[in-house]
Amino acid sequence: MMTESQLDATFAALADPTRRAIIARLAEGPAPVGELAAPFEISLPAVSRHLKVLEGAGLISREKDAQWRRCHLQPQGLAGAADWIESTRRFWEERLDNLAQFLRRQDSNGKEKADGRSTRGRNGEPDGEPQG
Amino acid sequence: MMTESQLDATFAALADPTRRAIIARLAEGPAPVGELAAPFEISLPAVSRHLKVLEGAGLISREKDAQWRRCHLQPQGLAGAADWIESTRRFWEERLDNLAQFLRRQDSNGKEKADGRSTRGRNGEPDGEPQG
DNA sequence: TGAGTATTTAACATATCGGTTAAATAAGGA
DNA sequence: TCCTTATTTAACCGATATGTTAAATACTCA
Repeated sequence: MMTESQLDATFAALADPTRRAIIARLAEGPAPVGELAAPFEISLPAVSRHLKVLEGAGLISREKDAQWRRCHLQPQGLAGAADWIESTRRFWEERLDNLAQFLRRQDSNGKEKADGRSTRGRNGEPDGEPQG
Repeated sequence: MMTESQLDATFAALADPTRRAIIARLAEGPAPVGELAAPFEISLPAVSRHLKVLEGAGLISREKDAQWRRCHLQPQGLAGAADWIESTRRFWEERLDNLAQFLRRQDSNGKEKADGRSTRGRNGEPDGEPQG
């Protein structure tokens, strides 16, 4: 299970284009730091720090090989972020289904009663809480 | 298609736990700012700015209703981030397939050709690749 | 018009981020 | 050993992010 702060770290790591490019490269296969740095114009220390961020987020791992550090993609790290997004979307889609049911009932019934759950303020829209 | 800077904005928006909580709340249905702010201990202006970030990332929209601004989840925004992650993972899984082929070839040592594309689950463990 | 509610903007402090260059560390090989 | 290559750490800098409080704005209602 992913903790909140792991999600923080993962999404923050993915928020940088250089880091996403590094991940995309590593999806093709492992590579040492120098090779990962080559496509970018930034300095090697900058890349090194990006890698540290990615490693901290569990998105990559590093393996020692003589004086090289070979970097590997760690796809379970990506999975946590994907899962969060997907579960949120699933939740929302259920709501869409509920809304569809609500609208169908609205259509045939013409009358509707709200349940007791919060939602103060104006609720002029069926978009609010159509729990079926 | 999502631009790089849209991805930047989306992942950065998702990197904050308060903003993720707001999104999770909005997955249940739209809500005005005050209601979104209630669960948090931070000030209303702080929440207002979080909402601005989410809106800038295309993750929510805001609709005017009298003096309230009702916030809605904008799930297409999430889709872009999910797609990026998924496509990276797909790429990686193809690589895993290649690895499987490689290992099979290695195993039978040129006796027979490997075929078939075994699609591994997202937690596929074998983290070794053809090292050169 | 004026009071009251909801929300945003302004101004500010502080922490983190991403970049730099210079120096340190680690390993291989003459 | 000394030299070379690969990479990280240290020290620093400017930009950005997140929070605060106080003031401004937007709208409703009496």
